[in-house]
Amino acid sequence: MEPRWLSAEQQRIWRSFLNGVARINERLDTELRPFGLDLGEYEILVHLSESERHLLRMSDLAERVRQSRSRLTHTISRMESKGLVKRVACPSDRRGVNAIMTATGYQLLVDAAPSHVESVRRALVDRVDPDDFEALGRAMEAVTRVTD
Amino acid sequence: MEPRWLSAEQQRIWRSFLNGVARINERLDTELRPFGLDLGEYEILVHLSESERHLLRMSDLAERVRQSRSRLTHTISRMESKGLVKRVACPSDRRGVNAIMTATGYQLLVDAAPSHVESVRRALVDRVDPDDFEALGRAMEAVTRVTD
DNA sequence: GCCCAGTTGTTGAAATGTGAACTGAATTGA
DNA sequence: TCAATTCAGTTCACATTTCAACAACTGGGC
Repeated sequence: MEPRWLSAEQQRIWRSFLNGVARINERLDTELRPFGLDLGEYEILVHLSESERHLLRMSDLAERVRQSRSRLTHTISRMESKGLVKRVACPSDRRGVNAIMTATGYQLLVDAAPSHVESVRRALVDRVDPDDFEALGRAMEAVTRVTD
Repeated sequence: MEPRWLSAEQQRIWRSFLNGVARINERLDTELRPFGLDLGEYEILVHLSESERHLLRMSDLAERVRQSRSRLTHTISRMESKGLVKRVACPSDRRGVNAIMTATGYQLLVDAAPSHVESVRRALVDRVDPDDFEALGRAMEAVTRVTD
């Protein structure tokens, strides 16, 4: 089958996308480093903080932060040894494990959040024309939408 | 200083962005795997193939593919042992090293490219409204633009 | 009850990535 | 000229991620 190559314009945009994403991640990670967090850990804290009783099943959390189960196991172990989360057995399913955010973890999130939001603004939100930012949202929703 | 939180809408878009990027990378990587490549290696091959005599200085290449110099050293070593690239001393600057694509490397790129382009289409280009795709380009250019 | 395919989470080793030294070469400028 | 600085690339030590294997458990179907 004849490949449907990208047009020059499509290719330009695709490369901008790769560059932009890399730029954003780089910034977010360096600006979280002073708090001893990376973006993956930060997102874990966010999702826990938004859950009932600051608690989520491992596999549920894994899906929300888009980490493999194995990766999450390691990440949570590290965060546990830093005192940011704890593991407790899940009462309803004896296979299950709940990750709970500790008070220390919550406080770290509270401390880091303002700086992080500022990073997201400086790296992306405040740089982009509002209409284009809306379009970016629609584009990324289309990407995530299940169709196949 | 009072943090400038994101609006609910901005936050929604920001999270779509994180999800979308993850989704795209995941797909590209799994669809390159049959060729024994990941996106980082693929991009190295692309940039070499677009250069004069299929050759680039290490630090130049590092910048183009957004890898740290250290990381590129490792990546190129791996690719060298797979026979995809070679290292040769740079004649004009004795500190320098050129990475050159081998015939094997070029052939692998030729083989992988149609599948990869198809992945980029299925994951992003063909899913997004053309106007939104244009806007995505402008947004990512704004992100990359040096201003600070 | 018993089977068994599927799920959950962990493990440990191998692969990959990171950031700080470090080596040798080029450049600067007094 | 030559010491000081910067630069290119690698190396080292370590952190993180991936992958395949595994043990424990669940929820049907029979």
